[in-house]
Amino acid sequence: MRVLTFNVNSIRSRQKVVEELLFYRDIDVACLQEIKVVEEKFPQFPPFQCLVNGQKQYNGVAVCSRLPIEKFQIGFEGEQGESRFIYTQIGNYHIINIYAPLGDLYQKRFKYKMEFYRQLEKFIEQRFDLRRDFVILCGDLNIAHREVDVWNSEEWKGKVTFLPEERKEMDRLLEMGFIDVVRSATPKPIFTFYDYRGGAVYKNHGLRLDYVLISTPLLPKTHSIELLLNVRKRRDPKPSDHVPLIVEFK
DNA sequence: ATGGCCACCCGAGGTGGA
Repeated sequence: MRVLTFNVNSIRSRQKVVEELLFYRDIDVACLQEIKVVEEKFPQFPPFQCLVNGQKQYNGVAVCSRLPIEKFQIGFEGEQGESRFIYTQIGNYHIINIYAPLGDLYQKRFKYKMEFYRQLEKFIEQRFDLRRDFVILCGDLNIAHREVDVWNSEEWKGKVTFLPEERKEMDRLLEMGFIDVVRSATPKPIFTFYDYRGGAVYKNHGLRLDYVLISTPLLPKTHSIELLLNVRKRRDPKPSDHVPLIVEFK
């Protein structure tokens, strides 16, 4: 099974790019973030079935699957707020697609970010045994885990996405039993986000904010991981500021 | 020149992203 995760920064601006990825890269399940649109205006990608947790203008996540979706949950239980979470079961695979809040240095949004992670952990703990189940947690976590995950750790010290509390949040997910697929493949700097400003992508001034985390039974099934940097680098059509990731399970 | 933001709201510039 080939799984794509991609922060599209507006699905309507990235419809062509997503179509190319789905069909030319032979994707089975696509986890999309920052779709920035309500469900009614989300484009169709037949024969993919798309589940959409949308909202106007901001945020929003979607899962598009070529394979039958057995179960799903759109948003956390009783959630009224921002659209950042979708869970789907496809075959034996439990796939959680998230767009974590950025948060900021002012208390309110940062607190919301921490609360979002509490809810996420609660959802996982209540439903899955990560030693036995096939669980994939992917998306834009908006956290750079370690120094190697930011292009300049001196410059990023004290900045949001790289604050100690956030980095501990990533530690906590790994302590729960998740494996960071990209990091388990290489100790080298790998970036999935490049700011549009300042020509960041040409200077390799990036951050690793997008992840594919897997439960331990999926590790021997992980066949390949691909970082599609060219999709971020090219100018026509206009790119998202994030890099798509493809992981294949066998 | 090779290059420095982009997409949303709507119909102008303000705002949020990270």
